[in-house]
Amino acid sequence: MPDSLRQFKADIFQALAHPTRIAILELLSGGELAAGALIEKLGMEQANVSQHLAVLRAKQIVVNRKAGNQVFYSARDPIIFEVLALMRTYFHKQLQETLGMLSEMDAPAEKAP
Amino acid sequence: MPDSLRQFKADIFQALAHPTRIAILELLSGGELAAGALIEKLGMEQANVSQHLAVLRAKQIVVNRKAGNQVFYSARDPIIFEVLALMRTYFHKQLQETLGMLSEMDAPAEKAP
DNA sequence: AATCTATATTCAAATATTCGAATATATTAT
DNA sequence: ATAATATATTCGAATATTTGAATATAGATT
Repeated sequence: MPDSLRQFKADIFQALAHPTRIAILELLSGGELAAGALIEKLGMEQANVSQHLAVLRAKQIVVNRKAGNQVFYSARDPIIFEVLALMRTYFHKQLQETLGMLSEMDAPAEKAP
Repeated sequence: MPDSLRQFKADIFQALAHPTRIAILELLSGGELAAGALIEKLGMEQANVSQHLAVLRAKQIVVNRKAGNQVFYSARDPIIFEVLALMRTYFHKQLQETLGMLSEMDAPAEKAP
């Protein structure tokens, strides 16, 4: 695989690597939202949200549409939501494994029945 | 969604957000490999690769197995390869769109003259 | 035109990441 | 015990990211 593709992937992952930006994308999974709506739902500083939106825009993960006073954001490609959904599965599997390990620590050894 | 889950996802994405670490995972998609094999195939500094492996280990994306002199690495959960595969799809779609836009720029205007 | 509203950008400080160089550790071989 | 091999860690410099504060812009309203 060409290194440019790896760099591209790394850039996308980097853009996703912040809880606020993940929250933004989750909010957008229901459809487009105005920047103001995002700010309100996130309960964060306007400037801060705007900066995170800029990161997502720079990587073309979201696109925006101006309507008068407002700017509406939406995911450029819904496939990004699939990536997030896969991550949720990943998290749950890992959580289960961890819980399993914990319960094994309680129980007496019972390997190979 | 709880913020802890978002932080977890962000952490995983952060760990994936480097071309070298993506290359490592791609190499591991064929099965486990010794650190030395990774270093050789990547053609990078030993210390550098080791540091990237430490990042992947810290996030439990890879696990390792010591065998005598060597340390063998493998992906903890192959679902991570699905994430990478989805990213490949994402890339291709975006590339196609970009190419489409470029060819439209060549062609004579055909939208609202 | 003055002002209000919604959003974006700039700046600087704090923090985190990346890298190469040097060093440390653990296992095997002599 | 010494040396060789495989891998990991530490350190410091360079670079990038994140944040809040302040400021800028663009469209709407008066």
